Amino acid sequence: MPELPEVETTLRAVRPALLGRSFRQVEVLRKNMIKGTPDLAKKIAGATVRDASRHGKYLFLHLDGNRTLVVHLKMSGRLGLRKQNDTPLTYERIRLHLGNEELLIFNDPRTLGRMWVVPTKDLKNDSSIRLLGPDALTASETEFLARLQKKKGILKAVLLDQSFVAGIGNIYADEACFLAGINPLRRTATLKPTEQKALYRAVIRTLEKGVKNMGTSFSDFADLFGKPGQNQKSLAVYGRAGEPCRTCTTVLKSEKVGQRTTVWCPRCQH
DNA sequence: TTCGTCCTGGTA
DNA sequence: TACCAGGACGAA
Repeated sequence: MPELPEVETTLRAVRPALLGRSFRQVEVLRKNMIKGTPDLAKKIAGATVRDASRHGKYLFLHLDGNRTLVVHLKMSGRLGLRKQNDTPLTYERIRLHLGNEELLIFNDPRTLGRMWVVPTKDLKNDSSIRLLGPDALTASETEFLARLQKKKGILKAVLLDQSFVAGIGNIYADEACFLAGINPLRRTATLKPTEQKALYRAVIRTLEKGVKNMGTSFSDFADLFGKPGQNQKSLAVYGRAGEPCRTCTTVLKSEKVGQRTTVWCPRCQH
């Protein structure tokens, strides 16, 4: 589920809640959610959270001892801050005890999410991190355009390519294309300079709106305290195939691009 | 570049 | 019962 705005929403709650807190005990209920070394629990037991940050859809908890805990929520993961006596969430996979009867929970029905620890100095060389383009929310227009001009292929696929810019997923890609008035099936090479700039502005505005609305929630996503986001109420095209365009009432079209469903308005988007 | 795969659950 | 789902990776 989570794309950049959902991860940013999580980060903004995680940072104040976890700064200075230590992992007293770590319970890994699903081993397949730990990438690399299986002894994550041993590696971070007792570690204190010194800072938290984000790049694209990756969340980082920087720990003392030059360790960084990397978290990727993938399709259905979310973090929760819970009390020992709270009713457990339905799909708790990793439980990090913080002391004071509090827990950081990695909840994930589909168990596609991943958590792993790397030496902080090696973070940029991590096999997942090193290929990422600049963060989509903070990329400058110059940088965005330069990278776009180097990319060939179908626009939708390029937007989803994390090595282009990091953080855009299926929802926000479709929403950004609608806002820019560009058909997501276009080849990037055919975009005029004015369209390229419109696309950049649309990406930024779409992501900013997602962050402002605390993310898009269908079934799984919620913030650290279980509160769902609000952005799903204002989606223009995602999930609305066959429904009328909110701007011109034309029926929205849908097609698979890559393996992802893509929705657009054939009249508003050229 | 395209595909299957990793998983489970919700819905038609 | 079949199909779909916010993501990413490795193989062909």
